[in-house]
Amino acid sequence: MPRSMGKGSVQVTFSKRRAGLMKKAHEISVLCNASVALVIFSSKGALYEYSTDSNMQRILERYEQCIYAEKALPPKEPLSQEELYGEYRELKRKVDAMQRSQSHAMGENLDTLSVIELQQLEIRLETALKRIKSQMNQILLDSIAEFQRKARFSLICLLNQIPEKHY
Amino acid sequence: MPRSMGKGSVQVTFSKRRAGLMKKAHEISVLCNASVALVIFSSKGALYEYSTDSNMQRILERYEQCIYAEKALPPKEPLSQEELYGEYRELKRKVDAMQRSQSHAMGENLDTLSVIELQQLEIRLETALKRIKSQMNQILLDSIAEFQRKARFSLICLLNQIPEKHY
DNA sequence: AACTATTTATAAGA
DNA sequence: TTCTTATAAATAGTT
Repeated sequence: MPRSMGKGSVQVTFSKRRAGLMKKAHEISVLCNASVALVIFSSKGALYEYSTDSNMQRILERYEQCIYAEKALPPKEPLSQEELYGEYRELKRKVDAMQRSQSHAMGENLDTLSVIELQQLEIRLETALKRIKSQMNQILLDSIAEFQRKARFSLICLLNQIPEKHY
Repeated sequence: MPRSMGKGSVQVTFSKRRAGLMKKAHEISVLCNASVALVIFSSKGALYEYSTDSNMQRILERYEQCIYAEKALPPKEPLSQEELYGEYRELKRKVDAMQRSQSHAMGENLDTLSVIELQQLEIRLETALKRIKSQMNQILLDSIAEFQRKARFSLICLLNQIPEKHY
């Protein structure tokens, strides 16, 4: 980091560092077989981007899927027309991302996924299946217990010659 | 760039370069007042991220808007506040429904589901798992075939005393 | 754009 | 994993 910055040279510094950053992003991609997505907006709003194998959309989708697997949508109360419109566009993006994620979770469109992603999906689905089976088992046990309770009550009613009341 | 790479050290290199990349991303943010979004997946699929002011979603949305500036939105007539709000609520409902569905498919919040629903979910997930395993198997078979093709080619080159060309 | 004096990043080894 | 260090790379200031 420079101690200060040459007067009108922020622009130059930005260009140099942007090039350096993209180079490093590319290097880690190649060297470590990583997937990188890099988006840079200059202070003037110009857009620059780098993505491994030029797969920006693909990597961002993967990112969204990871994020939405953990976090829920933050609850917000939009106010102005501007904010509302922004929220609207953002929601639209989320729906698209979730639809893709969902279709993967249903075993569709798998040919866009890498082996690593397939393995992770497999683990997630197996975990989910275990939970589902455990939940079904629990419900079964509960209903057996409930049945036994009712049966015991019915028997007592019979023995006592009291008309049975269902509840 | 290193001339070669220490054998088991790709992991170490990845950690170091990831840290370096994020540091540089932060530096250009601060030094040049830029907005940066950086997403990194390791070769094993672990997610790492940096974004200026922790505004990942905001920056990605801005990116999408730049990319699809012409495509997506302009063909729309300016919606009235009423219409926009209607659209917004509808999308929100959709997102909520999808999130519930998603979390069920992940084996979460199962206690709100009936036995029938659980059984249906189980069948869906098992179908998805079968597809995933089939897809992974296909990828494996493809890579074996590719390997055999290369091996055959190398052998022919050797036998013919022709220097091998990689392609 | 190009140069270069410094600073910074990092590969290899401990 | 963390630290050390020799070397390579990035870059701020300048031309």
